[in-house]
Amino acid sequence: MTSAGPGRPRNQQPSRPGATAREEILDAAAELFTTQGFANTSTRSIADAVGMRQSSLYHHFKTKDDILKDLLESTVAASLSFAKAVSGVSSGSASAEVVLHALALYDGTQLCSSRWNLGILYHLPEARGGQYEQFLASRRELRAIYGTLGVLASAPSAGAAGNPGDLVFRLIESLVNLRADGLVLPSSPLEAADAGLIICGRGNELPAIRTQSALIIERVSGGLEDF
Amino acid sequence: MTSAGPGRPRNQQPSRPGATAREEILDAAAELFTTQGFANTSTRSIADAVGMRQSSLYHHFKTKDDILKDLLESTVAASLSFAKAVSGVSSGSASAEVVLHALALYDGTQLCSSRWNLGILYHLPEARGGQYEQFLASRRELRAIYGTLGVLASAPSAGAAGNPGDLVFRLIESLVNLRADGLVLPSSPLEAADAGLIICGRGNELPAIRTQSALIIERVSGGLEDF
DNA sequence: ATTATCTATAGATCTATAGATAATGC
DNA sequence: ATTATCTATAGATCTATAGATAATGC
Repeated sequence: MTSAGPGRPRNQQPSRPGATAREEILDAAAELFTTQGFANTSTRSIADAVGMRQSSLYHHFKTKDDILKDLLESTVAASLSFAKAVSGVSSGSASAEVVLHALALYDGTQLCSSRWNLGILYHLPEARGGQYEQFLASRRELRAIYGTLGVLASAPSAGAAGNPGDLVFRLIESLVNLRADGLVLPSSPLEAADAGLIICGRGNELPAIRTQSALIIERVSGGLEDF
Repeated sequence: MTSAGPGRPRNQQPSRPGATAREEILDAAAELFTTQGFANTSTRSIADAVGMRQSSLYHHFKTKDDILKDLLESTVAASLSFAKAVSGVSSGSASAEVVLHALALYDGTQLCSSRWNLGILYHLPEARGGQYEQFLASRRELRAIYGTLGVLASAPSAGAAGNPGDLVFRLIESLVNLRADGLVLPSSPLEAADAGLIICGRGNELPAIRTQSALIIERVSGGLEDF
């Protein structure tokens, strides 16, 4: 049962997704933060978007920073869970290049298809403050998994890159910028993942890698829904 | 002669680069915008950093937005000038893959070695407003040049990428994020440019491309100083 | 006369807290 | 009693303008 609960009912139709008031606030804040910026978004405008009074927000969140913290942590959490799950697979049945492709494709798809382009908040100077340490730690952990997979996945012939896994990580994160510029296509995540594997010197194996990668995503993301 | 000019002298040692007060303001604003965010930086804090009163800023800039506008336009202007200059070269002596490498390396080096990491402001939601149209147009123009070169530079064997030039553009812009994370190395721009050429299917020609690319940069960036 | 600074301030915010009120569950 | 909302407000900003003041160049 996720109904409104006790307290005076709000005097406006929601028209905003979220089973609880807390989720409606998060959704409204995500929209406003990504379209107008964090510091530029007042708590009043968030409350207006939800249909409640400015001060009522403080029943659900201690400060405005806490809203951003929640949003940041929720976005990186999904990709990190996936990365940890496939890291396990990596040592087993699938080869590292397939696992790297699966991670890149899953992560990129998340970034492109989430309701709001929250990834754009990753590089806010504000988000570098100490209060976001948990988010930053998760992101570092995700980046490190890309790094490890990149080393394992690189063909001996691969010429250039100092750290191919990090280049793949950045290529996937660049989808956030592509989306901010309004240029994302349905094919963009796959193109980015493929390009990552080409950087690792696996261009000629791509058709086979794509097939196995899709299988891994199906298997692992199905299991993740238990979380 | 770029001395202080008329008016009451300021009561503080500058210790801030810039021949004129206007340049000192731009430098201080660049530091504060990139480390604390645009909306989070008050005109008072900029003035404090320069050593003048808050209201005195308005003698040099009409509004706070105008300061950001100036900074954004100045950063993209250099890379765009280079891109236009090498586009001309492209149809002439050098092949497209060499020109693309040169542009990527020049642009990436700019992003990594500028005094402040201004590229981080490219994706501020605030910077999407109509008042920054000139900056946005320059950036679109730069992106289009990458796109054209990417098509010309792609080896027929190149398997994957829908628009390799755009992937190179994004890989170079990701240096901004790398720098924000404190992870830039001296080799980072070259690694990113090399990876871009690998995506274009030119991995096996890289040693030769690197050599010619360096020559182009030397030639063209020398000529640009006439601007 | 021009330029660059200053002091002072209007007017509009914005965040977070205090305390009242209403609806529900026990 | 608990939960969720409301009204009201303290206190701290922040941007931009008005107008005075000082230094220089003509």
